[in-house]
Amino acid sequence: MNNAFKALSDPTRRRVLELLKQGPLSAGELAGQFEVSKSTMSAHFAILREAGLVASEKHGKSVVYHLQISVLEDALLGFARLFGWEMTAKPDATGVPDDRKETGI
Amino acid sequence: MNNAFKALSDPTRRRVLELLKQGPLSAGELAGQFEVSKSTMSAHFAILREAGLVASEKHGKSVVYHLQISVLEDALLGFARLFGWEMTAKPDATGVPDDRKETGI
DNA sequence: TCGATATTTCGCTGATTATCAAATTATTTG
DNA sequence: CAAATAATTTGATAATCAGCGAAATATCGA
Repeated sequence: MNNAFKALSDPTRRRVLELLKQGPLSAGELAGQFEVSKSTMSAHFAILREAGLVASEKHGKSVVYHLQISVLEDALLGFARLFGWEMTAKPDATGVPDDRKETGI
Repeated sequence: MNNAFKALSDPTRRRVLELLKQGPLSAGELAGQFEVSKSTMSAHFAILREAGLVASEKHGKSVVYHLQISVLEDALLGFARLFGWEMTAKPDATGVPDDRKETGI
């Protein structure tokens, strides 16, 4: 959980997670959304990966990242519970179009 | 919100918030719970204060800190909502004994 | 007013962080 | 195979961070 909170402390990384909530994206597609260099973004991806907040798969030339929503949920939920909050998932707020629901691709 | 997440990235500071959820404590009482020096703790308090997560009042010789629960809630809730989670306060999970409920002292 | 107590500020250090450009690795395609 | 593309690794730098002890500030009680 500590690594998760460390990873969440950077606004760039939080925005990466936010982009990934709508579905998987390649390193290049993600990096294209930010002003910083690709190597900097690669370092951010590594931190998110080590925290378990994202996972990656190599597809041909590109590396596709996707959100590990349960890890994010556990970190946030675990902490929120200490303060008497209950966190519940809204039925559908993933932003993933219906026709991609099952595959997750 | 960025400052709040920065402040939450340190485990010592998260534990401070956790201690304060049960009620206000002085700088000394808080520092006594940790292995680090009082000056280090004072720096942590300053970061939490600047993030708005705690507030302090001087009472005689001592400085009493208390949790600004709504600021913590807003930071966590604001972020959680981006991911389709609903955060609700449980009716009573403050840990504050009933006989102190009204005064908040 | 003097000494004790509580806390913060100051000056410093070593570790970590975010950043970049350049080099490297892996993969696809001509 | 060679060139092009995608991403990571490396090496370097400037900034921030957590930590300490010592000095400073403020308040209380004798």
